[in-house]
Amino acid sequence: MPNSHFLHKLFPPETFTEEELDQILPCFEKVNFKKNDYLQKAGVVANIYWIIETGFARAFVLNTDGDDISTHFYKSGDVAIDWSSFFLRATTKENIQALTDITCWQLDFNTFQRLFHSIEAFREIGRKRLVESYFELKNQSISMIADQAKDRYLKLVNDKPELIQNVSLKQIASYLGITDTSLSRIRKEISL
Amino acid sequence: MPNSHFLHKLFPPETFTEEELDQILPCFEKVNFKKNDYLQKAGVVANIYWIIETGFARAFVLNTDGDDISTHFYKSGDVAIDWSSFFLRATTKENIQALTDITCWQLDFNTFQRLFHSIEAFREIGRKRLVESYFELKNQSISMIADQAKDRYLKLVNDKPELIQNVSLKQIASYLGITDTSLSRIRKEISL
DNA sequence: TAGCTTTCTTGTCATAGGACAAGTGGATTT
DNA sequence: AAATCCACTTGTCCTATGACAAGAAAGCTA
Repeated sequence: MPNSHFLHKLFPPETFTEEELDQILPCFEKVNFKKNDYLQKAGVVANIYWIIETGFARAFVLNTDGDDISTHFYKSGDVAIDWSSFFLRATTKENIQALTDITCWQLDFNTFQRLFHSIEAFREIGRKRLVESYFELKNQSISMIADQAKDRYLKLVNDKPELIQNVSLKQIASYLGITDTSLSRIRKEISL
Repeated sequence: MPNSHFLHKLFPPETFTEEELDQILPCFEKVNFKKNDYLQKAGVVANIYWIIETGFARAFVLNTDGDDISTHFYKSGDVAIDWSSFFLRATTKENIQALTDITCWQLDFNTFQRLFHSIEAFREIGRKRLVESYFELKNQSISMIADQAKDRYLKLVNDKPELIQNVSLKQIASYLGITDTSLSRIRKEISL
């Protein structure tokens, strides 16, 4: 039953009434993915809102040369979703793939909408998650302009040390906007 | 009176009932800024939601070396705001400055919240605007990784030709993540 | 344990873009 | 008109990072 400890952390009793939780929690469905499974493939309209409970995932797009560029890494507590596709009902260019075995809780778009429009606290928390993603993306974006690759890497290691264990060098490199070769050299330089 | 043609375009009668428009439109206040005026300075919590009717504005941050980096250009119809500061109630790092004389319509945070939580169509359109900003930022961010400076510039010229008339070379260059010198050379190369 | 395959490292050389400094030309002030 | 200023251009040289190719290491599979 979705009366789990994990979801209670995401929807805390300080913010939601018991009644609201009775409406919200049963809507979530627990799902498992195996390492390398795709949660979402490019070309579809994102219709599911996934909250990761355990494991890691990665979002990536393919550029015109077919190179794979990591756009996001997800860990426990994160919402793994292409916000624009989900909310604008447009086809996504992003793939989301499990980096490890994953358990998560899902909600489809219509259910999300129903809760969003009927429960004020739900929409506050939903909007907050979206805006936090926006904030993170903007910081990353400014960092691409203002910082050297080495500094971006150090920042990433500092902010999300768990990632380094679960993500290949090449996938991290494309997220930082550099080649795997360069990242390898940066790592070497740092370790000296 | 805010019964203006402009606001009606933003809140069309297909989407809003007459009654809803009577609630929404009078909340907007028309404001003018002179060229170079600041709509917002870094360090405050963004408390106003501005929709530009005429004119252009620019958002920028200062990096640790004190260099000015353009983060966004706003034109008619755009919402000039730091979403994260406005919704997370945190101090902003962004400055928003008028590039030309500007007229716009403003709403404060509390009024926005009241409308957001009481009118379903208002929150749909509000969320849509936020998500569209997210989408644009993500595309810009991927472009920083996947494209050369020259291509980013050509894309910008193509997408927002009006900007080129109103924004200095240096301000465009920092938005593209390059120096004014490089952008000057890119322009020369293109014109050949 | 031997063979594959994938991931990471390293070498060499090439290039986009940066740093800095010196113009140029148009606009504004006196 | 002279003086000043600002935005832009151009020259020279430099550096971070890319491209490509050849190892080395680390997992898997048999």
